[in-house]
Amino acid sequence: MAARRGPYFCGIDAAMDVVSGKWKSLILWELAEHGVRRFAQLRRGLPGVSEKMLVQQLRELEEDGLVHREVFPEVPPRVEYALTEDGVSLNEALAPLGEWGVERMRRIGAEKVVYAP
Amino acid sequence: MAARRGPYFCGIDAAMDVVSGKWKSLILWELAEHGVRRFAQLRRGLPGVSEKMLVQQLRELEEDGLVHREVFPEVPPRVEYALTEDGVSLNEALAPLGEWGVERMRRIGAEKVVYAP
DNA sequence: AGGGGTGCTCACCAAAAGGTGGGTACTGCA
DNA sequence: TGCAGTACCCACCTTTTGGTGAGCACCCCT
Repeated sequence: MAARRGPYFCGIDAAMDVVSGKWKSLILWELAEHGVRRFAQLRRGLPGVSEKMLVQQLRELEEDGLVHREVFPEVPPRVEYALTEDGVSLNEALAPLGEWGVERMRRIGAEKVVYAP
Repeated sequence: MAARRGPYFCGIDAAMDVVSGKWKSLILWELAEHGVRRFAQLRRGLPGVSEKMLVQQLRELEEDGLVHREVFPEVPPRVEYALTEDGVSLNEALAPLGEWGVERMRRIGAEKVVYAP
């Protein structure tokens, strides 16, 4: 079930609707950083995400037009994900929020998830 | 239960943690528009929110340092809410996202919540 | 046979989020 | 008495979100 598509109070309501979900913003950022990613690559880049959750949130992002999913007729299966134009512009809009969050982490001494990419 | 305070993957993770909640971003915007609001004013400005939800999310916003709550020693009770500096800077960081959302609403033809302020 | 790899699906469940319908205390007014 | 206003609290419940543990199909290698 992707975003509810209204009614919305305002723009922020609509945007939050599209980007809410535990893993969505992180998926968007992973794709922004790497351009094109395959399923397993995304999973390795997001420690702690289950395959089920990854599939689910990728499907929703796709339905909302933020992520492009390309299936190659190969065996074993090969599926690639990348940001759409809309996804790119969303990430740009999220950048100030990300900076605000970095500042907040510094201020409250929050820990950073540690992993070896 | 306010934001989880880490560990976070990145800044956006930390920011989303603080702002997620059905009514939080709308509360932030209501306070940004009006400066200082009393409980009932906030409630009237957010059609559909229950008192319980409003209290809950205000308390969390307060705990996270985004909203300032001032209790006046009066009867009937008088409590005022306003954005903290941090809340103000968060709203500034949310502005590009709000614009992105407005654009999205236009594009998908989403309805806008209609109410008489 | 086993293992590795690819990208998923399904059934079921736990936890979290959101909501409903009571209620409180106090004041003022009809 | 009733109603209105102020700002909440509590118990209980429903809905949504997130997760677990199976499983699938196909290929390759030891």
